[in-house]
Amino acid sequence: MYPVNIKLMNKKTYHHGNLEEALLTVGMKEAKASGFRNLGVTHLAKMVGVTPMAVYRHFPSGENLKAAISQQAREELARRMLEALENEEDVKRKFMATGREYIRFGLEEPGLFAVAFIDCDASPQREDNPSARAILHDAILDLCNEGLVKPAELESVANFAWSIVHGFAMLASGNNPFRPEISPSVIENLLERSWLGVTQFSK
Amino acid sequence: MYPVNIKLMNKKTYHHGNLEEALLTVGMKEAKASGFRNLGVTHLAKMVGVTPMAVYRHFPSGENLKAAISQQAREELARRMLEALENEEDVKRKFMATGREYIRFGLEEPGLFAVAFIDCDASPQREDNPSARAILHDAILDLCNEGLVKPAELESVANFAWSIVHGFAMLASGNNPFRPEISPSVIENLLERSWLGVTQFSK
DNA sequence: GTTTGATGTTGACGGGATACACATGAGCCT
DNA sequence: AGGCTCATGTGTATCCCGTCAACATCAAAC
Repeated sequence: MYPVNIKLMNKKTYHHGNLEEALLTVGMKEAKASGFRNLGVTHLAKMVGVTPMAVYRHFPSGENLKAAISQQAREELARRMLEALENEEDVKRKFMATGREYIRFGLEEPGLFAVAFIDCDASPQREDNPSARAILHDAILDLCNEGLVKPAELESVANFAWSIVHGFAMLASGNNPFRPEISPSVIENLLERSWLGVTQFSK
Repeated sequence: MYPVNIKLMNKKTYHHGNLEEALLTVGMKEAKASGFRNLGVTHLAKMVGVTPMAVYRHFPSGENLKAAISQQAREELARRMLEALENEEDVKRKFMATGREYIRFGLEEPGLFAVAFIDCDASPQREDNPSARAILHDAILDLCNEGLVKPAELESVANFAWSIVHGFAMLASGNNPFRPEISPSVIENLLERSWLGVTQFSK
C-alpha cells in the first residue's frame, strides 16, 4: 500500500529544520505580493517545498497560520513607525512622523496592510512586539508630558489620532469603492488637521 | 446517463422566478449574521433551494456575487445615514448625525460593515445608490454654503471627516487586535473633535 | 402547436483543508 | 555501540467548494 522507499526528489533532507520560520517568511512575501489571496496552507507548503500536512505540526490550523502572518505584518508596520521616529526630536514632529509612516505603509504596502488587519477566526498567541498601538500611545503620552494634551484626555485623543490615520490608510489602500485622491499635500493636510484636533480641543 | 425524469423534491417549480434578488437577500442575511464567511456560491445556493450552477445564470462568478452583496451592504449603510439625517435641520447636527450613524452601523452591524468594505476581485457594475460617500460629501457641501468651510477645502475636509468615522468604525467593529474602548461619550468626543478639525482649521 | 431562449439540474474535474496512519532521524539512555 | 522515543514530515483519503459542459424545463413568441 505504502511505498517502501520514499523518493526525496529535490529535497536535501527529510526534515526541513526551520519550517515555522520559513512559512512565516514566504507568507510575508506572498502577503506583500497579493494580500490575503495566497495564504492558504497548501500554497504556502508548496512554496516551502513541504507537504501541506507538515504545516499542522507548527500551526493548529490554516486560520492560525494566517493569524500569525497577520501579526508579522502588523509588527512590520510598527517597526517602520519606530524607524520613522528615530530621527525626530520635537514632539509634534514625532507625532506627525508616526501618522505619516502609518499612512505611507498603507499606500506602499497595500498587501501587507490588508493582511495586517484581516478579520481572522484565530487570535494571535502573543502580544504584538513592537506594537503600533503602543507606539502611537507613547507619542500622545509625550504630548501629555509637554502639557499639550490633558492626561484625562489621553485615551480619547489616542482614539482620534488613530482613527484618522487608520481610516485614511484603509480608504486609500487597495481596491476601495470610496478611494480618495492621494497626494503628499492631501496627507500633510490630514496630519495638520489631526494635530489641531489633538492639541486645540479643550482651549 | 442522465435521469429522464427530474425529481422536483421539495420544490414547487423548476424555475425559481426571482433568483437574483433571492440570492442578494439571503446573502445580506448571512453577511449580517457572520460577515464574509458564508457568502460562497454553494452555501447561498443551498439557502435559496437551488443548485450552485443556477447562480451562474445571474452572476458571472462567485466573486461577482460577493461584490454585489458588498454593494447592497454599502447601500444599506447609506440608507441608514439618510434616515438619521431626515430629522435634523442644523448643518452641524446633520454633520454629526451622519458620522454618528456611520459609526453606529459599524458597531451594530459588524457583519454587514465588514462585507461592505471587503476587498473583492470583482467590481460592482453600477454606482452605489444611495452612496455613503455622496451623503457625506453633501453634508460638507452644506457647510460650504453656510460659510463654515472654504470651498477650496471641500475635498480635504471630506477626506478628513470620512477618515475619522471610517477608521473608528473599522477599529471598533469586529475582531481587531487594536480595538478601542467603546462608549457613547467616546463617540461624541470623536465627533466633536472631527467638527473642530473641519470648521476651525483655517482661521 | 412548435420553436426558442432564459433559467435550472446533473455529473465531473480540480483544488483546498484536514484527519489518520506511517516514515525518518537526531538525541538520549543503557 | 545499539536501540528507543518523539518531534517532524509524507501519503492517502475524505469532504467541501467553484466551475465547466451537457442536458432539462417551461413560458412566451411565432
